[in-house]
Amino acid sequence: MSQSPVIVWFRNDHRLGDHPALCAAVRSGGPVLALYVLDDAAAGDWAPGGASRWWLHHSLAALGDNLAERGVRLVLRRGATVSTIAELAGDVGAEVVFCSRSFEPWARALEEVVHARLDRDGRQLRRFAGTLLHDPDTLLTKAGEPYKVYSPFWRALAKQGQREPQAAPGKIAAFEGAAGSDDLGDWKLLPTKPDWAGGLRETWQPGEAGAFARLERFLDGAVAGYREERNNPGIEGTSRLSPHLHRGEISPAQVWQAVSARAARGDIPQKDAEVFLSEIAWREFSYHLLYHFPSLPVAAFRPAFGAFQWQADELQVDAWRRGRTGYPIVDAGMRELWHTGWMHNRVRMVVASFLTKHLLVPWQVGEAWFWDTLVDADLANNAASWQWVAGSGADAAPYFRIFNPVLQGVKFDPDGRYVRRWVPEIAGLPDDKLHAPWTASREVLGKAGVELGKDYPEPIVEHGFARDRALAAYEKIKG
DNA sequence: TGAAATGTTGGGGCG
DNA sequence: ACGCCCCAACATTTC
Repeated sequence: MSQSPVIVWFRNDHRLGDHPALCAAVRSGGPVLALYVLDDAAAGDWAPGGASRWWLHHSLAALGDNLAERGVRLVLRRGATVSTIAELAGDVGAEVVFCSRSFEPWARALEEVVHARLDRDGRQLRRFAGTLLHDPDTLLTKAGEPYKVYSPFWRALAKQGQREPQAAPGKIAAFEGAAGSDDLGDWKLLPTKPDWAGGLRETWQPGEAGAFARLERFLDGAVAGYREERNNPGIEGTSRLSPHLHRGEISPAQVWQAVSARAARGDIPQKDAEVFLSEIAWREFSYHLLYHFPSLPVAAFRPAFGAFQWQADELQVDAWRRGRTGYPIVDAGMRELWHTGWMHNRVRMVVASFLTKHLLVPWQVGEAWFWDTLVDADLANNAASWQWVAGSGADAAPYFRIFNPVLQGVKFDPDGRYVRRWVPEIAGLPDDKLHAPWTASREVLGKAGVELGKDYPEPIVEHGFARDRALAAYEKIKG
């Protein structure tokens, strides 16, 4: 007697380990039909951008392979999620659909509609945790309010105790019936002409295996000393797990468990582990904010910023995007982003501060560029972080905290390794001029083979002027 | 998960 | 020996 099949609807949980929805589906006893739906319309403005689509392609390919090893085929469908799921469930006679909860506003809305439709058809949608350590509606202040400040949120989270990750199901009974699937290649998620993904291929291995390779590498290497080294963009001082976490190729519970276990054994310094885990908690905080304040990606969290006098000189924005601002640390970051689909977090703060404060460009412009170019583009992290830097967010950096791009370069890239890698045209400058080429004498510039304004731009805006202008603009909305 | 201006302190050069 | 000044070095405050 065969049970009716169950559908596992994959959505940014591209893994088999620690997947409560998948485990529950397997436990239900019904043969499993794995489904992914590409539904750009449902995501609206937040359909994946270019770099993210490249990642998505390879992530789905890897998930498909992982499932195939268990005898399960991943069915790919493109179109409206609701009708796709409802019709597939009808075609194969599935009574239950399992999924992990998602927390983007559009994804939550979609979940509700799918639930309503299945319910109407006499079927069920069962939703599970897995994307976050804690569902955003479970951690609240004593007053029952959402947290608006990070440190109490972090204290509450750390105190909470984290969920033990679940093992991947040992054996999965696969649905053997007919269910047509698109061909991944036909989705055209990969760039063709021009193929700009060379740097991405060199840098990343999307998929669950790649995610764990990254985690292991981090645990054996950079996590010891993380507290200091994470600020140096010229070395591999961070985990680089962000794109894997975004697509759910590894869960935050798995990361948390692995890091805290090593710290408990004394294999890695307690403080380094704690600082790293607090970064995982920043991700949780971002989702918490997005969940409780769904307009976070489009509107300033602090209402006063509604009146801020932004401007947007298209030429300057273009120089920022292309890494031609004349400030080496800024340009290095923007070029790393373009080439690899990722940017070191220290430098993200510097380039974001430069765009919003030196150029007075609305943070949403930067948010949109990051959305298109980051392989880890994540609505919650991206929105919360841009607002944090711009000063308009919850528990944000004070607006008057304006990074000096020269000092940031000197402080965090002291040997110039990062700038020389990404801005090779000024690599010949000595260390003490590298972060401020315009201060070099004619002789020094000549010896380095640099003609300012030709080989490398003059600064598009003078720091002192820009700082004063930004402070004056802020003064107008204060209070 | 700042920078810059301003204030304070203390060592050393010097008359 | 002493006061005076300079100026790092550090601390505080302001933006």
